[in-house]
Amino acid sequence: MLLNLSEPTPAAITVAFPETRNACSLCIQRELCLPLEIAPDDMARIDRLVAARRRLKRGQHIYRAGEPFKYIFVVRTGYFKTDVLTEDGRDQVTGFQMSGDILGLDGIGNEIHSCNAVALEDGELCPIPFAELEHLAGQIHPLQRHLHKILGREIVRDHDVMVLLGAMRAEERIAAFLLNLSQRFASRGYSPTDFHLRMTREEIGSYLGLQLETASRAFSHLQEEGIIAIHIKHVQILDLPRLHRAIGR
Amino acid sequence: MLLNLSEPTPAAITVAFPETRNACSLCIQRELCLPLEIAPDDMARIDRLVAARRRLKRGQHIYRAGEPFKYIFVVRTGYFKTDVLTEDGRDQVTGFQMSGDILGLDGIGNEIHSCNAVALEDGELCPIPFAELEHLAGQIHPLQRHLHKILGREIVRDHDVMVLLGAMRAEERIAAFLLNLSQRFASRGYSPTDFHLRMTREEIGSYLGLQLETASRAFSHLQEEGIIAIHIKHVQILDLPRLHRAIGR
DNA sequence: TTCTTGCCTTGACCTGAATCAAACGCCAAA
DNA sequence: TTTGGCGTTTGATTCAGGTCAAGGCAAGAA
Repeated sequence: MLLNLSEPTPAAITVAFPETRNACSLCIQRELCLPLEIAPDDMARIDRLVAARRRLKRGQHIYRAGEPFKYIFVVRTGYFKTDVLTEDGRDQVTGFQMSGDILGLDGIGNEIHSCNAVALEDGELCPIPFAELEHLAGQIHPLQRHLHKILGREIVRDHDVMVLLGAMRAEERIAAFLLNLSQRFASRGYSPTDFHLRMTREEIGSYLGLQLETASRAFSHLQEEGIIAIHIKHVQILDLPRLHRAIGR
Repeated sequence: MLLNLSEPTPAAITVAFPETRNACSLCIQRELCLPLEIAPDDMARIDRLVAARRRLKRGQHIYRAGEPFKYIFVVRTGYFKTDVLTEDGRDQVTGFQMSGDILGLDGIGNEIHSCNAVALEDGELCPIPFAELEHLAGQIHPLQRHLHKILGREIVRDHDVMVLLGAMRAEERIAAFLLNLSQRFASRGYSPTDFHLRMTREEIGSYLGLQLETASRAFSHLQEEGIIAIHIKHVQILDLPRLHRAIGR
């Protein structure tokens, strides 16, 4: 089973280029973000859409639950999380986002954000005014298709998390989590077997519906089995096939 | 906390009228489904979009995971569920749909369905060819907005389920489930405090990440507390405020 | 009517994860 | 260098929910 806990291929609409002004057409991640069939003229219109990039420091909020929804944000650099805080104080991480991923989709439904989004490390975002994106999508069909796919994949991703939370034991959840990160790093050109976790054990636990101690123990156990090596936030996957098998029990 | 486990207000795009041909403009649920600001001309175009209604018998599949995605379906009558079956035999119900709800959104992301959809009782659906809907949405702006809201709300709904699965104990999950049904019945003009469950304990359990015995015990316990009365599939909510409070522990 | 079948409830017991607690290691500030 | 604090690991214990098992009830078939 290959869980798609988060977009393995970046689903970004666009990201801007640092030196020039915000030019999606020049962006390094362009081919990952936008369908190739977009005509140069249309591309220029998309370029104009993207607002000035926003820099964030570790710990800063991008938006909070309850705030009016205006932008979606493409992650250019850095690492982010989204979480829901319930009235009775429960806190659930709903996702971790890295370069090319999109933040803010939770606001579309009711024009109000339903999550908090926080930077886990310093980073940069490209804000895209959603109303204008919608308008442009009405005129550029491949852009509309693309937007729908982004929303559709988010729904599938959430279903996968539901399976994880509803039907897997602790160690399986951790294995699925690591495999998902592995894929996402791989698709961004980083090592799929050697990477750093940007989130704490508590955040991992919250995302996976586990206590931080349980998450920690699951990591330790996978290490004892020789499947991974983990030291604090540095993870090495030693036996990818066995990590896969750790999910099917 | 009011969990929005599924659309409390029907999010349908359209449903057809039984006697005439498929005419959304005449449908009893029209005002629930489509934004009011749609012009009569546009309305006629939407009417033409909806394919012939499809009748389903209890137990029949609407679509299965892996099948190509072509339609989304508006529930006209009946009761449906969607579930994911993993390679290793795990089965997780991802949602229950009633009149006005939409089936098939799981196919948008990859043009392949990622869930199975099954009728829990006899019912009728209005299939809408998604490619054509997308095309029309490019021309009718309120329709496009509406479509995006449907997708956006589905994402928020899934986040709420994630909170439920990740952070609530068994009895809280059951209470949240009942409250959600209550709201949805209420918004359709049925009693919010007296209704029939259409799904088995096993399906409820699967949706909520519980074993069927645990689900059954939670129902029994809420009954012992005098909060609900339940006999097999017939539920009466006796004390709505206490049922609410049963969630915050 | 009786039989069959599927679904639900309840009890007894077991286990995986939560909880409580202590200690360690790393980093940053003093 | 020391000190303090945060995040992590690990151990001991508890408990919610899973598992196994038995029995009941309702509806449809024979």
